[in-house]
Amino acid sequence: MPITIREVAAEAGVSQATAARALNGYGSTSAAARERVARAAEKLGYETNYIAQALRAGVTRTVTFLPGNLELPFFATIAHRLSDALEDAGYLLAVSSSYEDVERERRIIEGMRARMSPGLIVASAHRDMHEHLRRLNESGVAVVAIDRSLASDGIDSITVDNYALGGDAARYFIGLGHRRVGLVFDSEDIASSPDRTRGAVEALREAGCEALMVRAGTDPAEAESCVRAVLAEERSRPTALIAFDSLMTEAALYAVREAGLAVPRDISVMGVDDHTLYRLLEAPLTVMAQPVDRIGQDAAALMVNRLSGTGPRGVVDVRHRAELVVRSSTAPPAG
Amino acid sequence: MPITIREVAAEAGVSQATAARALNGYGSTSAAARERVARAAEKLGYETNYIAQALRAGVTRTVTFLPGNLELPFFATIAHRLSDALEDAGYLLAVSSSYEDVERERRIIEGMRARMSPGLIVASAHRDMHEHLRRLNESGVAVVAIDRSLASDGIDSITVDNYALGGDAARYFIGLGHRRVGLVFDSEDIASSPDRTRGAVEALREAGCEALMVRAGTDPAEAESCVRAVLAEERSRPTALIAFDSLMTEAALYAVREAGLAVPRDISVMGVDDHTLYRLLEAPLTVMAQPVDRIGQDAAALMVNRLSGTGPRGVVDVRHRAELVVRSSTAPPAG
DNA sequence: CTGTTAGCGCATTCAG
DNA sequence: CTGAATGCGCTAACAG
Repeated sequence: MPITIREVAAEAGVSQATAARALNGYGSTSAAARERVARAAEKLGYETNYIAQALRAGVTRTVTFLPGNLELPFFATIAHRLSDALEDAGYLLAVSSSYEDVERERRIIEGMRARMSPGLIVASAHRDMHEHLRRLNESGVAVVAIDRSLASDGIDSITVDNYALGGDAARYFIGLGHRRVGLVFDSEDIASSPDRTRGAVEALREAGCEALMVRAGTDPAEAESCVRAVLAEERSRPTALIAFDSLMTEAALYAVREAGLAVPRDISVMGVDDHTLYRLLEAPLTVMAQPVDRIGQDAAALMVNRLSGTGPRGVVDVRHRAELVVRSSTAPPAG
Repeated sequence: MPITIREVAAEAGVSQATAARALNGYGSTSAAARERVARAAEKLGYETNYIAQALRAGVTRTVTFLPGNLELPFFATIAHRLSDALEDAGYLLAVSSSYEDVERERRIIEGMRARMSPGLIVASAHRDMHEHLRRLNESGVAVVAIDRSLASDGIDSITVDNYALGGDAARYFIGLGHRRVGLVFDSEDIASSPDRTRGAVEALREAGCEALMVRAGTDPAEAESCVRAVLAEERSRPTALIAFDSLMTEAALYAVREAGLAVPRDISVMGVDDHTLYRLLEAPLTVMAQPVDRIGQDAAALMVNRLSGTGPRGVVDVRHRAELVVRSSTAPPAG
């Protein structure tokens, strides 16, 4: 049984209220009282009961993180950064994956209210179903979006400029001389995909190049076969592939290998999101690297600011730029 | 402002106690009352306040997960499985990394008490400093160890037989004809390392082979240079390397490449823990694969059992077997 | 079957 | 400067 503030008060020979004041440093207490309370607390090993505090305050010190899938390196890294930074500020991180399912997302958010979590950091699951997030935000819960900006819904966002990312990736291939580029993405419904592909498509179109849309879904095996299908016919085969997240990257790489194609001789491949293993691949992978650590830290800092009321006035909408990291998986087209 | 049970009671025209009974299905209530309460709750959008419930009950429905480092794929995957399975049972997962630092581990555990978390799933940071875990467990918090068994401390454990893992790995190389094998591990102080290396060392010794201990630390760059040092002199160079976790695996791979060695021609490399990208490496990597999903699921299931009091009597100590997955990074030695 | 009542541990208001 | 008293939302013991 944990020690309560009452026991501390008794031990110190003061009232419970005085003990509380002394312990939390508000109101006014005599130095002597503070001293005795501190000593008593120390002696008994008193610890604040956050639950009782939360019930009284109406909020806990737990921030919720709702990624698409915690297993993806991008989200795992973000979670890691968040957990760290939030802990330093006295918050705990609770994590739950949405699996890109809006219903699940809604349920989890409902749960937040019951758990009195005052803040949510979310990679919104769906392209445009975020009424629930907007409402949550307006109801006073601090919401910070990552991966995809929800600034237009009045929600603070720390993201990468996904449109620019797509454009930069495409332009790199255009500069290399590619005329037909395959764009591998999971689904138009998911968060960042539409912006990325749109950026690429427009850049390609502008340069008079062809964009092959490869909607590959979120299942790895299925994704691989989708890409394989595009690679099947030699005549219409793209000379370059852009995979818009780490799952798609692996799918593309596997499909290319299965098709017996050499990278970058037969086909160039670019991924999004870097990984320490990419440099060790048969063809070290060229990627558009998102500043993952940065995003995590920024999101955490912003959240802490919002929760402590020290944040900026308006809606924050930081858009970092993804960085092109050229390695050996990309080259001018063969023909 | 959320709806309270009192408002529901008022709306339904019953007392608050009756509303509670109807809502939670305990005690006895008339069908009519239940019906009206349910309707009222529905109408007002009532949701249980878990915090109030927790204060009353003395525990929350939040399980704490304390991995060495959430960023590592092994732990990220476990976290993912845990989060999933626990949610289904009505629990939330709170995550915090120990960074293999016992002090940090202790602090986080202290925090649990204040947060009334009734369960801890932990990859214990230190080889033998786990008095705090034992005490926590004895004080009534359900503790489940992963990665390294703490069964001898009376703590339920779901792990892999790390001793066997090391032995199996070594024996595979012995069978291939290797006589000098480098064992790359982070630190003797950390959780699973000693068991794994011990298993390998004993197997090697038994076969009259030489074990080169490479204590590489937890910093990637430093780890790489430690391995490089061992590779420097050709005469004493091992013909095979076993890297005992994913960080060590990358360090070994990088070091080998930097040293200008070809895998497996000049040196064989085996990793521990599988990864989807390993099949795409220049030399697809042979590994000892831990059943990660299985560990996560088992740990979650056991935790739920313990928390609901339906668990087995004694201390659970499940030791899964790691599986050897042979790919192309291992071969008989050249000479 | 149901209402009344008393806390869970804490922060805070109101007297003193 | 300090103590007594109140209530956050909920559960459970106790009457009725």
